[in-house]
Amino acid sequence: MSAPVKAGRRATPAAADDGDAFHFCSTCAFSAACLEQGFDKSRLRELHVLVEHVGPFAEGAHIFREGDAFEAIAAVRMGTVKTYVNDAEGREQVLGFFLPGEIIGLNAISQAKYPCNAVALDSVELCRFSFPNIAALAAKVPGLQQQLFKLLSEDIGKAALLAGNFTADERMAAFLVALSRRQSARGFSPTRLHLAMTRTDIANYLRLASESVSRGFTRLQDAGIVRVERRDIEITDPSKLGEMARHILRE
Amino acid sequence: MSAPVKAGRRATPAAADDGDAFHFCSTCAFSAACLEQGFDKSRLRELHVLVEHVGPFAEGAHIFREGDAFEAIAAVRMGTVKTYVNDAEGREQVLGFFLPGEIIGLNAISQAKYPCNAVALDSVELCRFSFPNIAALAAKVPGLQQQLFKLLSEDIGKAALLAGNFTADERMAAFLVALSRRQSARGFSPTRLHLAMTRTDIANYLRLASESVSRGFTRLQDAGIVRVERRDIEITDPSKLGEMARHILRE
DNA sequence: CGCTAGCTTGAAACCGGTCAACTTTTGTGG
DNA sequence: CCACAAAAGTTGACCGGTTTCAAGCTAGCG
Repeated sequence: MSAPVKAGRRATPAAADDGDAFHFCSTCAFSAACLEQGFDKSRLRELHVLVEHVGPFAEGAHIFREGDAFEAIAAVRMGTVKTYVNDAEGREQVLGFFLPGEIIGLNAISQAKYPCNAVALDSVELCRFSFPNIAALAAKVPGLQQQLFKLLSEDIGKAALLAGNFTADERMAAFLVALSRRQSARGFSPTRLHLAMTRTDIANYLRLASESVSRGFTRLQDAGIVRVERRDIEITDPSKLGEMARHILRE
Repeated sequence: MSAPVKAGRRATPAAADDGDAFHFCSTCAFSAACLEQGFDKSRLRELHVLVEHVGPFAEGAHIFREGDAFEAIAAVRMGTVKTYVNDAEGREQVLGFFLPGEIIGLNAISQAKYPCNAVALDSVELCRFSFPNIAALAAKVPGLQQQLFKLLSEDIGKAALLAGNFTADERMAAFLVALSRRQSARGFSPTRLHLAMTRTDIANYLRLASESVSRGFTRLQDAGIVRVERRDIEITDPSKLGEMARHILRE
């Protein structure tokens, strides 16, 4: 209800852990990016003190709500986060799903408050970065500034992805392919997915009726492209699925 | 063909114009923002040397093309720019229209090349900002960094706007309202619009068939909400138009 | 055991796309 | 200046995919 991204705040054990800067939260996109940039340990430590591990948030718990004052972005460390807004009729528009390693809150910068709600779909833990602090650090560390620009710029392109005029099947395929890639980038199987979200969530994300999502899964299964068992999906014909998604993913 | 955003390059007369930093390209979003931030003249001059006025581009001329190396963002000074991609079937997906004061190229940062084409819809002049240079300056000038973050973050939200599941009439209304606001923010009439783009462009932007755009205009006119005469639109009932657009614009 | 939320399936209505014909405007060259 | 051609825009008829409404199914949980 009050300040967002606050549940279960606990300090990172960074300061105590001087000998090994690589303890630094391994799932955070920043840390990986910064290591690639060849940061030295003192720089990493500087970044590390901005980080706060928060959570766990229980399934259904809100991480922030529309209108909350923006103070921090956060990387998902565990679980899945859904961001959404409610339109005038009370219908939910899902803006995105965020898996471990992905960043929530980037769209809040321009207005200094969150333009959407964020809710945990399962048990969620976050890495919280104070935005004023990270922006100040970015001014000193060009690589970090570049990384932030890059993250923001990526999201512009992503949002345009679903804006097109696509069929229900194409949308479903693109959704599954994107999920598969993100999971495999994190070291998980690219063919076996577990969906943290309901059919209705998927429908609200893809701008379809939940019945259409249901039928879509059935059609994909009948075509021998996936095997669906409730929220567990096995992609049995990745190339055909990719072919269906090609229009949306632009390849 | 070769390097993008290059036509008719001519140096700004900045250096010669020491006495008056406020000659600084008045339509650029940056300059306005920086003035608000209370920049002193030396700072403004520092920003100014990054700026290159380019153009004019003739109607139909490309400013950059998909895949071109990204080196600069640009503010529109005059005219209207359309950005688009071609999908697998060769259909055009319009990503946005950019009026004077608006910035093109922000979505290119993440990949270091332009992910879309940009074409002049009429006679277009630009303010070109070398991105490496402006990023370097942003590190020294916190207000500028903040401004860049803000611009990027805004675009994330905008892109999500049209992603929803809306009717043709709602899309048309939202398109006109957005255009009206952007024009009036620049000091032009909020009720009389001149469209630089064809019906087909609008259709490709709103993800409709051009016939649907045509019918949409007819319906809006029959309802007494607008008066349409080719590309000149008069909004005769702004409140009703706003009501129709409300779902999309979230108010 | 029975409740509830999530999910699936069927039938009908509807919105927008496609195809086609036509009108209007713009631009070009004789 | 006119004639012609090409592009842009409008309108009508039909078709198809999605939504909507409705009914039933399934799994999980008190």
